[in-house]
This record gives sequence, structure tokens and C-alpha cells, in this order.
Amino acid sequence: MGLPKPTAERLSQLARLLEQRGGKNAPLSSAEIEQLTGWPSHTVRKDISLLGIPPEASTTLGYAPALLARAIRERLGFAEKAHPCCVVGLGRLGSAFLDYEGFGDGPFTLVAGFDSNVNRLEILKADFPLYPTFKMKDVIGRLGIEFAVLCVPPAQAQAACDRLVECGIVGVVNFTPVILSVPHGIEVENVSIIDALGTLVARLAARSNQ
Amino acid sequence: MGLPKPTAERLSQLARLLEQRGGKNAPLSSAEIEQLTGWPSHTVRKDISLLGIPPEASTTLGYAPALLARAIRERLGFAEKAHPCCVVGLGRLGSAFLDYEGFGDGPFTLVAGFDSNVNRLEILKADFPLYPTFKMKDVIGRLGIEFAVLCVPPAQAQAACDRLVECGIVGVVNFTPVILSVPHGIEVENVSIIDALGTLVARLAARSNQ
DNA sequence: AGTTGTGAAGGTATTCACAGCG
DNA sequence: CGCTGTGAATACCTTCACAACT
Repeated sequence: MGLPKPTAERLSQLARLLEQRGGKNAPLSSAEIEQLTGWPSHTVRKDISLLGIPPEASTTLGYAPALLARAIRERLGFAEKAHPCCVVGLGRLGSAFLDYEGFGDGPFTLVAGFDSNVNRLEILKADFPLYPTFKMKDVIGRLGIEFAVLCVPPAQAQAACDRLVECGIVGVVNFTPVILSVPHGIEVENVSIIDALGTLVARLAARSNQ
Repeated sequence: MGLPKPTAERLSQLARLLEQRGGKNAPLSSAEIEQLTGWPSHTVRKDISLLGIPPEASTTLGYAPALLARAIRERLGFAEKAHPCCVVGLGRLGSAFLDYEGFGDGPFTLVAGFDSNVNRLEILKADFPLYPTFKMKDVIGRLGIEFAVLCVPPAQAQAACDRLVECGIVGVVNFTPVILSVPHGIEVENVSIIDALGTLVARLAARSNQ
């Protein structure tokens, strides 16, 4: 059986938080997690309970970070090897990811970049190969790429997204401010600065609930 | 009374979608909005109903885009004039926002940038002034900046965030992969590529609900 | 006919409260 | 004791079904 969506999202972040703490392998209590994340401790415990962790991962002092993180990753279906991803659109924003260090040893890696401007492909340097857009279908299929990071100009966003879906991409991280339409079954995560600011205002407004 | 948080977030996106359609002022039905966004039409209608729109904004053919968008913006507490925002950390990612066009005539504008590297400040060009970090308190107070876009390297993220909170910032758009701890009352929207990919996997995993 | 608008029903997630365990 | 783990209670959001309107 699957986890509730909000639970899955919290756990995914929790795993990252645990991994970020690096050395610190001292047990971490639900109360401390509340401190760090703002999620109430009972929500944290419930989430972990739904996860169904092995008994060694929790002691009378709290949770064992490394074991808990691994349990989460497994349960959420993160592959053993990294998930291959690609960047689409290598303008200022897209090219900022070519040497992005945030991936570390996490479960994702960039394995390809695409841009329709061939000149640009020649100028840019990256640790992975860059391709002209017309090779998209071929490359995505061959490398088994699952996710795309969309950084094209707004006017091309929907078209590029449609194309990615055709190529078999299953999830899109959308850095453009365009609201994308996708077929059922494809996940989009909006990550545009505009969206994020809008969400902040919306949440601050929702506060008036009391 | 306030709106439910999910409703507020959907409406915020809907407003953007309506504004993006620019010229098209033909009425838009809840069924068409479902097409574009994937939200079921009854959810759309319920959201709009909770919003409490003026009667002119809906006809027997659908909603009047411009009027609806304005009603949403007002209800969500978007100011008449733009909300002032700042970018903190002007590396590859942060500096990509210096000439970002996505803001258009929307409700947000960047009015300041900060970086601790003074050399970098001299090299970069922007439509708004850039400052060394030590002027943060002064500038944020003087310009009434409400939101910050955090693009510093991971190792400095929490410290920079703490500082922003001290300066009176009320919301942070977090482009770093670090999970930030903030005091109650401050909103953080995580917008890092890592987070977004994690969320995608989490959501795809949650599907196994059937 | 085709649309919105909304009370009522249903489903999901959060919160509570306490049992259970080291 | 202080912590986790979890059924039960609550609150919240979504979905339904149909009335009202043009």
C-alpha cells in the first residue's frame, strides 16, 4: 500500500535533511525534527510509522539517521543507482545547472542537456554531453532518462514540454513561469520563482484562518 | 474568513494562468480550466465560490478572465503595487535573475541584490542596485522588502536565512538544497532542483495508492 | 442546453491520547 | 521516565448532485 501524498513529500525532505547532517549519527528525536522542520512531532512520528521502518532504526532516544534515511529512500522507490535527468534549455538559468554541485551523492544526476541553439552548445562546458533538440527522442530513450528540468524561454515552454512527454519523460521540473498542461499520469513540479512567490503570498493570506 | 491553503495556492496559479492568456478575454469555463490545469472542474468551481467573486465575473458561458484574475489577486492580499523582493547570493544561479523577464507586469519586482563578494558586485549588471551583504539590514528596511530569493552556496544557506529573518523578511524562496529552519510565522518555499525531483519521485511513489 | 454555485456526503490527513517498550 | 508507535477522534478538503440562472 502507498503513502499519503503529503506524507511522502515530507519523508522525501526528511531523508535529505538526515543525509545533510553528514557525520552526526546520534539518534534524532521527533521533537528535534520538529525544531528543524516545523512539522509537529506527532506528524513526524505518524509519517514514520506509516513508513514501516525496521526496529533497529528507532531507539528509546530517537531515530537512527542513517538507517531511517535509507528506509525512506527504499520505500519511496528511489532507485539504487541515480535517476538520470536532463536539462532542457541552456540559457542563463539552464546553464547554471551544468556545474551545479548540489546533487552530491544524492539519487539524481544530470546526464544530458538540450538546446536548439547549436552555437551555444559549442560554447558551454559540462560534465555530461549536450545535444541539439532534434536528438531528444533518441537520447532520452537510449539513456533511460526519466525526468526533465525545463528552463526554456516562456514562449517555448508548452511546446518543449509536449515534446518531452512524447519522448517518454515521466516528470518535469518546471522552472518557467508558464502553467503547463500535461496528460494524466505525468507529474509537474513548478519551481519558478514567480510561482514560489505567489505561493508565499497565498500561504500568508491563508493564515487569516486564525 | 480565510481560504483553505490548497485553495489559495490553486487560485494563485489560476490568476497567473489567466493573466498569461493576455489578449484572450473570452469567457473561460471551469471545464476548460480543468483541461489546462488538471484540477477537476468542481474543485475549480468550489475554489472560486469560496473566493466570493462579483457576479459580473461569471456568465453562463464561464468566467471573465480579467475580472476573475483581479478578484483573486485582491482576495489573496496581493498589493496594488508590486511586492518588493531581493536576491541573495549572486553566483551563477542568483545572477540569472538579474535580467529575468518572467516578472512582466505581475505583482512582484526585484529591487535589490546582495552578495558578500564585492568584486562580483562590480562586474554584474542589473536593472536594480546590488549591495554588499553588510548593507542588508539597512536596505531591506528602507525599501520595505518582504521576500528574499535565496541563491547562496549550501554551506551559507542557514546563516543567510537567519540574517534575512532578523532583517524582517517574511518569506523566503529557497533555491538551495538545504532544509531551512525558520521561526514560526516565516514562510519558506523550497524551490531547489533537488527538492523538486524528490517531490516528483515521492508523488509517483504515492500513486501506488491506486 | 450549458453553465455556475453550493449544501451535504464522502474521503484523507492531522491531531490527540495513551499504551508499550527499552 | 522519555521516547516511539498507533488506534480513535477530529478537522480539513474534495467530490457529488442538483438547484438556479441565462
